[in-house]
Amino acid sequence: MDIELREEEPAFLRGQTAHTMQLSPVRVVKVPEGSLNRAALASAALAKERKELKRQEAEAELDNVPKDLNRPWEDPMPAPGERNFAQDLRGIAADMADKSRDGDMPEWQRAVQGKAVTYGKITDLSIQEQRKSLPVFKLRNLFLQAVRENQFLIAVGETGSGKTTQLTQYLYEDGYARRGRIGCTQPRRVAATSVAKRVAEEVGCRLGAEVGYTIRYEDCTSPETCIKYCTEGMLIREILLDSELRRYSVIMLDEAHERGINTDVLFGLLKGICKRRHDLKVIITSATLDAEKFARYFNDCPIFTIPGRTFPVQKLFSREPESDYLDASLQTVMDIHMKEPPGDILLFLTGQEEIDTACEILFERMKALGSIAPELIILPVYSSLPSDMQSRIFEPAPPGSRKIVISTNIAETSVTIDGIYYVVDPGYVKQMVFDSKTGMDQLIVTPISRAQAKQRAGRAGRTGPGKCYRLYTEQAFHNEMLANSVPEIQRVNLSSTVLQLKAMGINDLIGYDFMDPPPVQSLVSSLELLYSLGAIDSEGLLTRIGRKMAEFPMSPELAKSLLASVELGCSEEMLTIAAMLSADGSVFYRPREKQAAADSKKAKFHQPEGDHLTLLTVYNSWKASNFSNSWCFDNYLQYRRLRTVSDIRKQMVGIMDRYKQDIVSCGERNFDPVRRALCAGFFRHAAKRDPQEGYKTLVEGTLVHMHPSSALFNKNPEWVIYHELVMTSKEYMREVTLVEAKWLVEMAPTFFREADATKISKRKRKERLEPLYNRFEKPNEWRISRVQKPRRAKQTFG
DNA sequence: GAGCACTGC
Repeated sequence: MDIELREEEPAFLRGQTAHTMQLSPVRVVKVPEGSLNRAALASAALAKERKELKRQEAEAELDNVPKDLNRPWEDPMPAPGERNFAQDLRGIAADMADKSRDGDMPEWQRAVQGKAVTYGKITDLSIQEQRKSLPVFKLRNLFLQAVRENQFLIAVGETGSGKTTQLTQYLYEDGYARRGRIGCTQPRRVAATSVAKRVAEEVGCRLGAEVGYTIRYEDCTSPETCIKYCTEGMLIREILLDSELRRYSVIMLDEAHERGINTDVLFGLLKGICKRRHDLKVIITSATLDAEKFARYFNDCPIFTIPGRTFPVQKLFSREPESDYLDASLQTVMDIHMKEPPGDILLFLTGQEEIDTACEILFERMKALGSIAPELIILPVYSSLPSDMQSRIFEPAPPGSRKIVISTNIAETSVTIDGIYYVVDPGYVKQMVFDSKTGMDQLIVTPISRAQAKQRAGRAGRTGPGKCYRLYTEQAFHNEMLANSVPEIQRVNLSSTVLQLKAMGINDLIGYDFMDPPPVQSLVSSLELLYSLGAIDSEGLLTRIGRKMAEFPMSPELAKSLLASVELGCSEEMLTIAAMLSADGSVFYRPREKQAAADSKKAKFHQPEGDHLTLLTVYNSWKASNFSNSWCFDNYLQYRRLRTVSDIRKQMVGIMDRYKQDIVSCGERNFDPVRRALCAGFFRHAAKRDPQEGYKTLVEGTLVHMHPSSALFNKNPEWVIYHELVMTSKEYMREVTLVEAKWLVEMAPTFFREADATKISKRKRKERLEPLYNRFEKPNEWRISRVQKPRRAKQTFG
C-alpha cells in the first residue's frame, strides 16, 4: 500500500500562512570559507592532504620549534610543516573521562593529571567585612531607592561587583521578604546551587532554610525560604502552575545578557505579569552593551550601574588574516610564554578534539625547549570532562609557575577565573542551527560576535592589567563580525516553548511581545506541529492532551508518544525509551582504538525493529545486571550516561503518577504497541525507501540517509520513522525504527490517508497538494479538549 | 561508513 499527506490548514493559520511565511526571512549564519572552517576540513577530499602534512610535520617537528619562537606573533603565515589538524591526532588523545580503560595514556595527559592541585584562598576578613568591601556595598541605599521607585530596573554590573550575592540580601534586609519570596534566576544549575550556598553562609543559615535553591531533580527550599535561587527553566515551570507568581515580591533575572531561550521567554512573561501585578518588582542584570536595549523593552526603565573591579586590557589584533587559526593560536601561546612576564594564559578553541590536539602539541613543543618542568601547567577544559577537572580552571597557578588553560566558550561564562593575564582569541565557536523547514539540526563553526570578543578579552583583566591577542584583523572585527550573537530564540526549534506558552494561556504568539521575535516561519512550523499532534485545536487553543504534554520535560512529539503508550498498554517501555532519547549523547562507548570490539558488543543489543527497541533492550539489560558499573564497562556502555537516564526516568514516573497515567507493560513478546506509540508522536518523521538512493521524508520529500550507527543500517526497510535529522557530512536520520505504513494512518488519521492507486502518483500529487476533505464534519471527535473520549488505535482500514 | 559547542525542564 501507499499513503499520502492530507494537506489542510488549521483555522488559526488560514489566510495568513503563505503570506507571513514568505515574509519571514530564514536566518542564515555565515560559515567562514576555506581553511578557517574546521568543519569543512573534515571533508573527505582533504583527508589525503592531511596525512601528507602530518608526515611532513613529524619530520620537521624538531627543526621548526626554535625557529617559530623567533617569529613575531603577527606573522600571518605558519611555517609549512607546522599545520596540525585535529582529525589526524585525535586517536592519540584518548577520552580523559574514561582514562581508566587505558593504561597507556599519552605523556601530556599524564602530566596534566598530576597537576590537579587546589590552592585555597586565604583571607583575614570576616564575612561581614567581606560583604562591606564589595563595590556594590557603597550603592546599597541608592539601589534600594531605585527599586522602591520603579517596577523594572536594569542593573549593570561586571562580574566581581557582588551583585548576584548582595542585591538579594539588600532586598531581604529592606523587608521585601515580608510580602513574598525574593527569587533570583541563573542560566545554569551550578550557578544556582553555588550562589545559594554562598549566600546561606553569609546570612548564617542552613542551606534550604531562609536561603535555598531549586533546580531539576533537586528542591532545596522550605516554607521559611525567603531568598530562592533557581534556574530560569524552573521559574518557567512555576509560572505554569502559578501564572501570577503570587508567592514572589521580587524577581531578579541574573546574567540576562546570556540570552538563552528561557531568558527571552521570561522577559515576555514578566512584562505581562507586571501589567496585572503592580506590586511585583523585576530586576534584570545585564552587561553594559545590552543595557539600553533592555531598558527600552522594559518600558524605558532606569539603568542602575555598579562599577566592577576590572583592570585595563590591551587588545592586539592580527595585521593580516590568519590562514590557520589553530596554528596561529599555538604560536601565540608559545610566544607569550617565552617573552611575557608571569601570568596565566587562556586560549579559546571550538571543541574537545581541537583542545586535546592543542594540548598535545604545546606539551611536545615545550618539552623540546626543556621548559615543561613543574612551572608549566597545561589544562584542557570542555564540558564532557568531569566537573572536578573543570573546576581546576578557577585556581590560579602557584607562584613562580604559569598555567595555560585551553577551553571552549564555557570559560566565557564561568563565574570567576583568577590569575589570567593573557587571553588568546582566534575564537570561533560551534553553534547549533535549526532549519525549521526541514527540521534539520546542524552544528557549524562560526565567527564570534563583538560582544563575545569583549567578554573574552575581559577575562584578562580580572586580576590585573592584561593583554588580549585577537587572531583576526581589526578590520574584520569591525566589518565582518556581528555586534551581538543571534539570540537562541531565533536559532532553535521552538515547539516545546510554544507549547509551554500556550499552556500559560498565551494564544497570539505571532503578535507576542518578544524582545527579539523569532522568525515567523519558525513559530508557524511549531504551531503546525502542535496542531497535528492534537495539542492545540483548529482555533489554536490548548487541548486537554496538550496541557498534559506541556508538563513533560521533553519534545512534544515524545510527550505525545508517551501519552499514547498509556492507551496502547506499553507506557512502561515507552518511559524507558523516552528517557534514553532525552539523555544527551549516546550511551554507547566507542573508543577509537577499540571500535571493532565496541561495535560487536553493541550489535548484541540490536533489535530487528530498530534503534528505539535496541535502546530499550540496553536499559533493561543494565537493569537486569542490577545497574552495575562493571557490566557497563564490559559492554562498552557509558555508566554515567545510563545513570542520568535512570534519573530522568524517575522524574517522568513522578509526572505520570501526578497525572494519573497508568504505567503498564506490553510484556516481552510483542513490541508492536511500542512502535505504534512512536508513530502517534513521530508520524511527521516518517520516511520511505527511495528506489534511487536513501530515503525520502513524507512531509517535505527531503532526501535523507540511514545513520551508520543505526541497527537498521544496510537493512533497508521500506517504511521508517526517525527520532531526529542531523546534517553532518550528509543528511542523516538518527534513532530509526521500522514501521508499517498502515500504522501511520491509524495513529495519525488527520495527517495521513491511504493513497488512491487509481489516481495520479504520490510524487505528482505532492507538487500540487489538494486540500483535505472536511475534517470538521465531526468536530467533537477530534477535539480532545471538549469531549473526553479515549482515542482508540483501532480504526478500520482499507 | 560516522563526529559531541553550550544549556535547561
